[in-house]
Amino acid sequence: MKFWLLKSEPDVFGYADLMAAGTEAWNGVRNYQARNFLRQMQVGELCLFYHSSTRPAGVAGVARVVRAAYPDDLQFDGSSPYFDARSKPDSPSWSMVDVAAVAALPHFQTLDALRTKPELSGLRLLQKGNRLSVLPVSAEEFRIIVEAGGLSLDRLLVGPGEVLSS
DNA sequence: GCCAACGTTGGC
DNA sequence: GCCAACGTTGGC
Repeated sequence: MKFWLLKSEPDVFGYADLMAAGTEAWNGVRNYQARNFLRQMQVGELCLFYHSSTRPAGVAGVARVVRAAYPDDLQFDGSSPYFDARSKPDSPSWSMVDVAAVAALPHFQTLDALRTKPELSGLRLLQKGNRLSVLPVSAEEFRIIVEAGGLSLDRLLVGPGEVLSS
């Protein structure tokens, strides 16, 4: 079981939008390292949903992977900003996963708050120059963040596929 | 709006 | 393969 962090700009698609949608295709990732992480994701794994390019930036909620990596259809859509003319249908360059809302953090975890915790000093999100939109998070880091946010990791881990309310 | 960090592109 | 130019990300 691995844990992840997904970045999104809330002005474009925030955690509230994921809750409203229920499930969403996580498409448009156009960075090879991030793509490789997407391809490692397995159904049932949990993700922190991080709001970037906003004030304050921080973790807003938890999502679950509900479909493993499959070809991102936008790469073949000439009208999409994510179109990639070099990608071939028989060997797609880019992948997406489907994620579902699990629970909003009762207490939004700001970037500043994350930075003050010594146990999170290894968190990739906090490393200098980090720009990846999909990142791995250790189990312990994940636990610290969701519990600081007011959720129980043990409760999140029971009943995969089930949407919990806080 | 600024700017540091970093990925990608393309000429050579 | 090198590397300068350029575009993007994202915090502030």
